[in-house]
Amino acid sequence: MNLKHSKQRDSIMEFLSGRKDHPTADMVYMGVRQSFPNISLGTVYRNLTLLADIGEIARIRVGDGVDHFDADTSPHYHFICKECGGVSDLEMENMDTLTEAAGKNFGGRIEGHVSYFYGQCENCCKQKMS
Amino acid sequence: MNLKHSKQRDSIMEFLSGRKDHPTADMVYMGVRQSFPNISLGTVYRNLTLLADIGEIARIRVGDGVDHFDADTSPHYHFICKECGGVSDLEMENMDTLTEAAGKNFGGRIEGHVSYFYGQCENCCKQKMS
DNA sequence: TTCCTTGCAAATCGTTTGCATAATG
DNA sequence: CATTATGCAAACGATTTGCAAGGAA
Repeated sequence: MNLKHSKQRDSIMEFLSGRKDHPTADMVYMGVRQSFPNISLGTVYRNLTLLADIGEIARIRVGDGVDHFDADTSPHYHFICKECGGVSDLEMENMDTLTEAAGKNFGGRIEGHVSYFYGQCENCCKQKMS
Repeated sequence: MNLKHSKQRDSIMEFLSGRKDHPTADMVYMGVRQSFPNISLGTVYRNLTLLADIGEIARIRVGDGVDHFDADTSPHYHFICKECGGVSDLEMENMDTLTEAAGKNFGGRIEGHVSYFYGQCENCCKQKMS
């Protein structure tokens, strides 16, 4: 896999690094287009996939049917708000014990797990009370 | 939401109840067509969605881009084999402590979590060794 | 007779891909 | 120069939907 430099990829990476809200491909497209009006959706998808494949970014699936992306590749958990659909990080210890527990009564080999949490985010909680 | 009886829905429910492999909509379609040659894919989708909405069945997402369905709605975890794509049940205690742990440093309200495990199933493990 | 449900086909949504051209090393 | 990357548009797979006709209460 031979990589070649590209301004488009750089600006995608830069955009993603400046964000904590786990944007979708389309949001990345919209954002990068500000500074790169001619970039195409295809290029955004191709680069997001490439960057995720080489581990530069993480692809996040939280059950809403759209892939989200995260420049923070350190292991951590995510939360999705059922009201507004926003995705955020969750501060909690790693649950690798889960993987062990799952392997107890299982014949095959368990490599890992995917977990995410859902509910109402702080903002949506407040709005409901008022 | 006023329900009316339908043979198609019955046979979908019946098909799903006789299965432990968490079929996709298309697999349900193929299966039900044996006894119901004229059923349409749209009807299958409509009924699976309806049944999932009223809690008769569960919709399962394990990151492979396709929805799986399960007639067993009791809370339990799932495993997806990265080799063959098969989805199976996992026998392990409920990890509701997870939800609590996640709520510790979080401003909003956490209602629950979705978790699934991945790796190699028993069959694929054996094949690799031979 | 009311209104839910169906079959069919077209539409939608997110994502991928083929191709000719442009940019990189 | 050899290749990788791009823009564009067409293709894709899974799922949803509009509509006229059929079936249940």
